[in-house]
Amino acid sequence: MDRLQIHINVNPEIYLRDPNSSELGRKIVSSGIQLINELGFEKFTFKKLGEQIGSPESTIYRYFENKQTLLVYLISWYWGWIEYKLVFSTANIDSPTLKLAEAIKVLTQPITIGNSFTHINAVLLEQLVIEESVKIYHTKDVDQANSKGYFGIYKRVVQRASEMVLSLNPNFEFPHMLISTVIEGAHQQRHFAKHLPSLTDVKQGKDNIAEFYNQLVFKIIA
Amino acid sequence: MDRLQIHINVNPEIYLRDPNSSELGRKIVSSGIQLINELGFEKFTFKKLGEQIGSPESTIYRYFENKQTLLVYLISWYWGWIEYKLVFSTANIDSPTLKLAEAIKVLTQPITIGNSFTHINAVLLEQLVIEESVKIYHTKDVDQANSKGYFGIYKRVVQRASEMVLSLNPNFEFPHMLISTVIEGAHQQRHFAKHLPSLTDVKQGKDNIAEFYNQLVFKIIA
DNA sequence: TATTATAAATAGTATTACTATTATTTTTGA
DNA sequence: TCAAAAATAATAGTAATACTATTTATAATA
Repeated sequence: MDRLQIHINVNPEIYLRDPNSSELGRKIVSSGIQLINELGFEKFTFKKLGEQIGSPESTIYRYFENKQTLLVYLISWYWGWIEYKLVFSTANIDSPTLKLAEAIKVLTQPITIGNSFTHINAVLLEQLVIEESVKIYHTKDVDQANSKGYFGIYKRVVQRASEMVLSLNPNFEFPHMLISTVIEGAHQQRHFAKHLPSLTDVKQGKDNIAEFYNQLVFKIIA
Repeated sequence: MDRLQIHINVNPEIYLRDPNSSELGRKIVSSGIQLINELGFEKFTFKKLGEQIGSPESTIYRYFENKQTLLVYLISWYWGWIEYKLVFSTANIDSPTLKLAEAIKVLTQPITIGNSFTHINAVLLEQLVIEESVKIYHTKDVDQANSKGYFGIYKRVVQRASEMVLSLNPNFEFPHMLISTVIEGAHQQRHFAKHLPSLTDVKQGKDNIAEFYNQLVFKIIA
């Protein structure tokens, strides 16, 4: 998988100019990931990003309308990447149980290798998603963003995993709630483990988070 | 409960001057809740709040260091109020099962009556918590905020409910993860139900959210 | 009643989140 | 290959934000 030349399709509504279509665009994205991680989204500005990449901020504005849509782009790319992993790694599994178990793994285990085949560092990007992604949903213009299809890939990931839940237990009433709880929960628990450990039960060495959500899924749909 | 004159103790580190100690302070809080709900936290400013209450912004700065700490104050007050409800409503229940079930209710059912005994509208405040509370955890200065004890009440609520889980099943490995997943999940699902319904399974009329998390808790610790 | 605390009024600053304009360089396609 | 078009750089400018500071007026209290 790691040698494959893949391309993640992000909804073109999100950008003004495809950042993947030029060297500068790719620099905006890769340095953007790094700088948002470093400063946090609030302190991150296009001016600072411009300094980092040696371009004026006005140039960055020709790619993204504002820093919020850059964030939406990055997070959307992340979910595209997860969707790809989800489809790829469950494709050849016949048993619905094993299939779902594999899906839960993809959705809850941390990415440990920065993928070598794009300008995007997936480990850093996942860190960014964990710390910042809530900020794209929790705004006054969620509804507008949603109607433009900004969250399309994410919703598709939830839908795919929900279907795996249903194929195991067609009578289960809350597949989408379950999956979105698991996805968001896993990220949140990683954040808590780092900053508010008393809200978790993370022990060093073991990946309790993936284990917990695995148990949770299989016990509730049993 | 609704006639009782209660006082929620918020950590004094959060404010510069106790907003509960003056008419102006209480106006800052009650109008703050209203205005943050109306504008969203990003667009909310002390200047606008000042205009609303007829005071200059500089005056508000004598109560709170900045708008972030006002938000921390409001959310802390909310968890104080939830803790009070949690303790009060489970105090006389002997059965560990019923006790936990009641706790889950308190943590997942929406507040429907604005409490009549303070200047704080609990329904509006819960709305604010659902939409904005992630923003107090997801900052570069979480750790500093945490070390000042800003999240103390919230952590105590999680701790209390976790103990109820353990009293039902002392061998359960992940009580804190379970409770924080339930608390955060319930709020998140209410947000999704409103803005991204395809991530939930909320049907009109029924409170699927409380029902889902109740099932989840009891099945996983069984 | 004098002192002190609190609030109002006002002004000022650096930074942010943009928009606009012009000049320069790069790409492209005829 | 050269002219036209597109992209980028350089620069400037603006309204709003997130404050800080100062001075004056008002209210509480000892």
